[in-house]
Amino acid sequence: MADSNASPAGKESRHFIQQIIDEDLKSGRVSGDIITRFPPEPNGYPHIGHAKAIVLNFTLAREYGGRCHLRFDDTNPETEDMEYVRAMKRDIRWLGYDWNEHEYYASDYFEQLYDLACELIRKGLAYVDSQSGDEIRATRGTVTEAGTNSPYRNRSVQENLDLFARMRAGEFEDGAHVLRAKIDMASNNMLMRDPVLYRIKKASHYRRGDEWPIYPLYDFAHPLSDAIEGITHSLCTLEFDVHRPLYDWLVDHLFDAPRPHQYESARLNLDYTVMSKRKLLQLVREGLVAGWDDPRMLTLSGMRRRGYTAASIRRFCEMIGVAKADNRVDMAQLEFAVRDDLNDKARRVMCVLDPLKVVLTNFPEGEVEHLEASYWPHDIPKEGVRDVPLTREIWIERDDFMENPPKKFHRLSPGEEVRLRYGYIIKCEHVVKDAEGNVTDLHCTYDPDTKSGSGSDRRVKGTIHWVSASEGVEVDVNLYDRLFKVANPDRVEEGQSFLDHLNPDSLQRVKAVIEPSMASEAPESWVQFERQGFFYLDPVAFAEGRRVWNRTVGLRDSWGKQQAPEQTPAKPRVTAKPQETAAPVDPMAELSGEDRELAIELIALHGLSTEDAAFLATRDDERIFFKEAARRVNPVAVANWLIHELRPLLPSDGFEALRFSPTDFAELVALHVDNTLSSRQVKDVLADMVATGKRASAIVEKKGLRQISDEGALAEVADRVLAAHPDRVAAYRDGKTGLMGFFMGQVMQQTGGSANPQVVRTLLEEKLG
RNA sequence: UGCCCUAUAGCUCAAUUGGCAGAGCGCCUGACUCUGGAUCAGGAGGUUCCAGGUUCGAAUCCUGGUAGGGCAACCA
Repeated sequence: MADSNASPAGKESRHFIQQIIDEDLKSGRVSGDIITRFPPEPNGYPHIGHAKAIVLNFTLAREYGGRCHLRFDDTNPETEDMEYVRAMKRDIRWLGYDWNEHEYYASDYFEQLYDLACELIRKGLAYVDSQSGDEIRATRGTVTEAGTNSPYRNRSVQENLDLFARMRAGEFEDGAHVLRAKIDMASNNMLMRDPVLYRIKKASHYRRGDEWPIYPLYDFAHPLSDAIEGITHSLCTLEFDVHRPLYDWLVDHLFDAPRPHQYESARLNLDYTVMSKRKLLQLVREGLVAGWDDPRMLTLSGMRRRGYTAASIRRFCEMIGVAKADNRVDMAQLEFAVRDDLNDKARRVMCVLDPLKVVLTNFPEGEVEHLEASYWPHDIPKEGVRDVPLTREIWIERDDFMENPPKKFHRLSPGEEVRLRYGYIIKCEHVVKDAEGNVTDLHCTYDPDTKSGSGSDRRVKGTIHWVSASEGVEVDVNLYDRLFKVANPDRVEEGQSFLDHLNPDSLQRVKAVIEPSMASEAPESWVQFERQGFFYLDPVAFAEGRRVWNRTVGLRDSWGKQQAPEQTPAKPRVTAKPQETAAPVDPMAELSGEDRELAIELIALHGLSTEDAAFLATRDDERIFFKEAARRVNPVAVANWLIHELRPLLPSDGFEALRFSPTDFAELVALHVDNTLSSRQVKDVLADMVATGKRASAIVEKKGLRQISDEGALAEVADRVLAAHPDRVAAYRDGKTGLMGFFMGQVMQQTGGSANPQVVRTLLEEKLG
């Protein structure tokens, strides 16, 4: 099993969270164990989206030898229930993960959280607001307008403490007061406009009962629970990114370092399904599916019941990766994961889903021939056989016969031959039809010399599955299709709901005939119906005394695809970009009158490009720095190095915090202008200067930096590089000119970035040309 | 309308931090086959969102745009 994320060099590529952790470990920001957590709210059944988070958190902890906590984020008494806690724990275990003794509940932290809230009040960072919910909402402002301060914002610490204690004592009714953080009602971030930390809610909590009349909100409970548990990396989904400043604010004010940090990644979306708990709940409540564990649901219980393996779900989650871009994963990816896993786990048996009767006219009536059939195909090294009875009358798949077959149809048709899997070659002699012309029976002859495994070398194009009519057993089979008709059911027209996209044919119940060896099969093992797909005996139905086979996933079917390409419409290819190619914008045109004059002056005085001039005209700090430095060295070079190289390296407080002067900067630029240093070297020195504040000359002297422009010396290096990579040289001469970058890179690397690139390029072009 | 996040092959993601744009899935060929499965070999598929700029060299740095997503619960 190849690593799906292996880079060509064979090095495993690491997603951005792994890179952050690597960096944290390297820098010493985190010194002990890496501790992650999976923090579900127990208000619904876990689904494939949870699986992504579970796999992420647990594998990260395992990879770094740390641990992952299971914490129930149960701060809302109205929606939560023990049933969901049980489902969550069961499904995480089923997925193959163990939190050991680290099972926590935010509701166990209520006392600590209460104390922390009091501490916040004592620090003057929180207050009791007695406005109504409506008032609070109305004074929060909008995304474009600032909010206004609550009239209760400046209550004394004493008064706040007193009121909060009485809230906790249950003296007030729901909604009478809330506890709010005192941050900034004018913040661009709505979350920072004095967020509500605690509310009064006289509801019974599924674990704490009526003990607490007040409940902390997510924004308060979550970061502090992380801090209490010593979580190092708190991973959540993208929509929480705006919560991060609040997360940091709370943790910073209430805990000492080391403290947890929050990182956000994209949640999973899958084609042809919905993922939100609200929508899944609606499907269940309205009876549109048979329950949380309906096999069409992508809840873990539904998938398990359908026959998905835990390994395949883990594999899927690892395949899709972790990133910050919104996504919608192709269902084919999930199907691949389960097929790939089941391929060597599922015994092969025969089952006819849509039977058509075949009479073997030269097979003795009443006789049963016992054929020995392996449970495993030739390429899977597993043992095991069963008995498959052959009789005069058998069932074959209706699809496996065509009266007027198209080209390349490798199955049965009048006068043609096909092999019965594990049995004999048969030939279709006669087609029996009813009054309407429908095919009812096929009369065939079999060739007794062609028994499977007998060494007969007769070959036919096709092999089909079949079941004895008298020995086979009738069974119920459920064939599942995608629950929704469209790839993105969340996207709906005005006045519609996602329910309008439901696929009415997502469940097809079939009466099938299965070989007798499967008659008393118990659930919990996976089976492939040959040429059909992977099936799983429904454990729920089984418990009720019924035997129903669920189709987990069909086999890849290149024939069906060829015949009916319309079935799965190819995704519309994105044709020409709708965006028209914009005309180059004149940077001067955007400027105000005053700025324009400044820009014109910069051009006249220093010969800057309009682009650089316009840029500097609108930024005072940069312009002042530039003017100072430009007195000493070529202004165009100063502008380039300042705008493109220095600025990205600037400390967050800007020039203010810079540890060297414009004169120092000019000195550095001069070293490039006079060819003393290569641009690569200048960049290195600049980074050093920003970090240490040392002067360029001192750094250059200490490191002994000097650009190499000597052709003889460089030619030697170039020759060495070319000699070391004859294959690439040949490829280059073959037209793969992109390799120039590779050769350049090699030379630059070997010279430690000191080579004069123009000289090197000319040299290489000569030698390769 | 403000702030934040994002944009690389049809889909999901990489790209050693400025040096050959790759992988898995999907698709197409072929080989093999008593599963039209699996396996093996090969192939097609790219305006790295757009336009400028910096650089010997830009997916990566700078400027300006465009598109998608998120944020105004006393939910999480």
